[in-house]
Amino acid sequence: MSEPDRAATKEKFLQFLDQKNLRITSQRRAIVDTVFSTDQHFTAEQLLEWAREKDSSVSRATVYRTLPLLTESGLVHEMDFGKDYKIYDPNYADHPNHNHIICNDCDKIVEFESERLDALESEISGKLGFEVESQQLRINASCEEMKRVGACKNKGE
Amino acid sequence: MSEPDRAATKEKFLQFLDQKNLRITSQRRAIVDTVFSTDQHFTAEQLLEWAREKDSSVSRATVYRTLPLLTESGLVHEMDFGKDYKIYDPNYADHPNHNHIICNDCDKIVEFESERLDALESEISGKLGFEVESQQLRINASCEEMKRVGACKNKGE
DNA sequence: ATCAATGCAAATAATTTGCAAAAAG
DNA sequence: CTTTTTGCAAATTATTTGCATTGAT
Repeated sequence: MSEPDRAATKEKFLQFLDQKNLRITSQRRAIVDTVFSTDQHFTAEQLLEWAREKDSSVSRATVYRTLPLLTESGLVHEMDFGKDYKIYDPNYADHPNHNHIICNDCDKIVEFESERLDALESEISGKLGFEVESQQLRINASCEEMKRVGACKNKGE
Repeated sequence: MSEPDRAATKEKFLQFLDQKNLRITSQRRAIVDTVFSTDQHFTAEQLLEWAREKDSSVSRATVYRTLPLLTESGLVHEMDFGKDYKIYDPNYADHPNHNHIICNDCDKIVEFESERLDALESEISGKLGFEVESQQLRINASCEEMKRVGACKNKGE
């Protein structure tokens, strides 16, 4: 997602707040600016840290109260990768069906999209009597580097 | 998974314990008997409750200590459906690549397998430089019944 | 006997919430 | 002014862990 795209997505979220008659406080602005200034995945804790760089008055509670608004708007997705915290992904506005490959060794996450995959999912679901609303595909994999060298550089966060 | 299949899977797990020189205690037996007596998904808390019906001395701690053994053996999978607890699925022994469709309204979970899907995932991953180790596809959907009647019978657990 | 496994209760850690004070509209 | 939002600190809740004891081999 390019920079102007992110700005447009942020705008959509501000409109979403407006439609719900929710106020745009300085803390919310800092959080939203943070979220839509990157296409990196983040945790609640990371978002708190980054938002505080813009506005040190942002509290953990406000971050946790804003995250459900972000996910409800559909512009940010919540993901559970089996860790004890959730990961948030701000890249769904332009790529609503993207999937993730996670390297088992270095935890690097690669995103990809596939129309063939989407079509196949719809076809299978339809045969079972369902209509796809959303989907999440996670592939755990080993990467070439791991196969060659035995481990990824990034290992050990 | 049929009853004899489940019995065979249980046997595999007991062998897994043996290979690791882990002891087969009465509590572990109750837990394992429970897990492989059904193909229902379950939570840690449900497993505790069911296992206690067989052996009331089973403690929550032992359930939580046994679950990692079950997942490590590959015979049970841990799944995160975005709830605040994990769900365990004992149906992977015979169907290691199965996927889930979750009805948005009644939370009913349908499992399915597809070789075409597996092949497509491998193909895409390979092009990106990864080798698939495992995959989890979750499809959130609305079911026919919901579309027709407006809601599923099961709604509200 | 030996060492793994247990139950208990306390600890952990992410997330949620009650409440009085502050700020948006 | 009125109502929402905030920060704080306490509460919640699934899961984990230390430890003395029990039980499998």
